Amino acid sequence: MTRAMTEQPTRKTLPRLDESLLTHLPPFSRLEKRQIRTILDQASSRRHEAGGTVFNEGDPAERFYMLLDGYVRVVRITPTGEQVTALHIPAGQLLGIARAIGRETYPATAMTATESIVLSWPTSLWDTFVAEYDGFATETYKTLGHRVGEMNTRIVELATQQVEQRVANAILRLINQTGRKVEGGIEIDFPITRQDLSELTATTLHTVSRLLSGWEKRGLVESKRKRIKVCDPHALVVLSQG
Amino acid sequence: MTRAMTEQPTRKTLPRLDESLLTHLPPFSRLEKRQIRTILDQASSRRHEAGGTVFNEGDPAERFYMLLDGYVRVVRITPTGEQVTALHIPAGQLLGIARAIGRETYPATAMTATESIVLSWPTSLWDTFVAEYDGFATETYKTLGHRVGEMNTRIVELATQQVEQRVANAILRLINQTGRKVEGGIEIDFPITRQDLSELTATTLHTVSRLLSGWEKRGLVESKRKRIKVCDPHALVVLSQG
DNA sequence: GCGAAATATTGCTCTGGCGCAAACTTCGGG
DNA sequence: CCCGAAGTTTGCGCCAGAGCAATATTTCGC
Repeated sequence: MTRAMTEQPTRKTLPRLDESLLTHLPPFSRLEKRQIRTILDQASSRRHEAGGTVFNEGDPAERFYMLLDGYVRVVRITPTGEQVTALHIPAGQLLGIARAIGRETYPATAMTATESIVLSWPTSLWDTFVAEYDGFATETYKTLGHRVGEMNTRIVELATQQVEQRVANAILRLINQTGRKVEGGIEIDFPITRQDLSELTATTLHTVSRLLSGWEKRGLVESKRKRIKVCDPHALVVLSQG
Repeated sequence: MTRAMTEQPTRKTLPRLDESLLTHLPPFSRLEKRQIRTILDQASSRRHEAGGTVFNEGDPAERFYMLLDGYVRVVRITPTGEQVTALHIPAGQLLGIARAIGRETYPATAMTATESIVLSWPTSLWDTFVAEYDGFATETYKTLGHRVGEMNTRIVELATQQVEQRVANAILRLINQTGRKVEGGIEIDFPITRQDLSELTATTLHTVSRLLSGWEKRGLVESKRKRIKVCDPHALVVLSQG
């Protein structure tokens, strides 16, 4: 597979996608190789820069997506321009599945938090997938259920917890979803700014900064620009219950 | 079918349910009379007092429900005992459809806001309904989609709006869903306390009371115990945008 | 290596709305 | 009709955290 070095990544079907990309992912795990081949042949693949947009709130839901690599933030933008992050989606999950819940448009905007690779299919194929592929519907509805649960938790947190607890919780959740063990702790393995964190917890970047500074003095975390490492997860859990 | 007059309302199949109860409700609207008969014969019906519990958060999802009459509040209870209302469900909608999103337990508690009548079926019938009845799946996923949308809105509101705007929004939403035209305005047609409203908007009953008092002085609303009438909806909309 | 842009830190002030407390009103039951 | 419970109103003090502002640090393009 030798290729030229100048690889301006293309939008559509790259070299040729390997079946192994999908075989271990829940929505497809019960399928045969042959079926996965068919699915892949219908897919488009695309690379996004960090901070890129996969789809926009309100757009007609023409495609649905599978995040192969990277992280995606699902955000809503208020009339006054503030952003609120509703959800974080790690690699291996479907997104933009408006069709599954009977919507014609995307209910939120999906932005990449890191460089990411997504597959996508036209929404018209959705019904085929559901009908033809065993376990596809069940599994996608499970992730949907999971996301509903997360949103619920989010609502309860916003309604009842203090800022410090919310931020602690948010960091713990990110660590659980996407934590990477490193020297002296666990790190969130994608770049995240104070601003991002504040949009996730409904506060200001100033307050997040103050909290992190405080925690760092107490040895709970270490953080550089866009990087957060948790040194004492347990203490953070204690804080988050407060 | 003569019966004694002392009718401690029964839990199970009452006299005999009429097909017309379901024919005009979305999940069943595409079905034939014969099919609806079958569905009704499998249903249990039950009346709940205002403030009763239909099902509890965490319980195994053994049944799913159709609210025939009344209003239901879907609430979550925090470890510290505070209640947060996640959703209001008006008559004519399904609830407790954990199964649809691959859950084994109910994610929240459903309490009746008024005296209510619910039908219910064992969860084991869910798959049958989905498979046999045309439009059932589609329609239920639509309501699911709608609820996801509402939850999203709720998150954004909690994250960005002031208490006054949130309360105004909540009242407007209740008016839209369940408003009843009355002399001099529109009234929320079920009893709702300041406390309820505060759980819906993540504030305290005191603050809600103060706001309502203020609005009443300005002629926007009138409210007695457990009753709220909106006299000037437009002004409330203006407020809610803030 | 330099300048500009992005990101982060920190001090100070000000306020929305919570917590607490007390009184008042409405309702329903006996 | 009276009493107690449930619901509501209102005053007052306080503080978490937002807003504002100025400065420091890191990164990156040229």
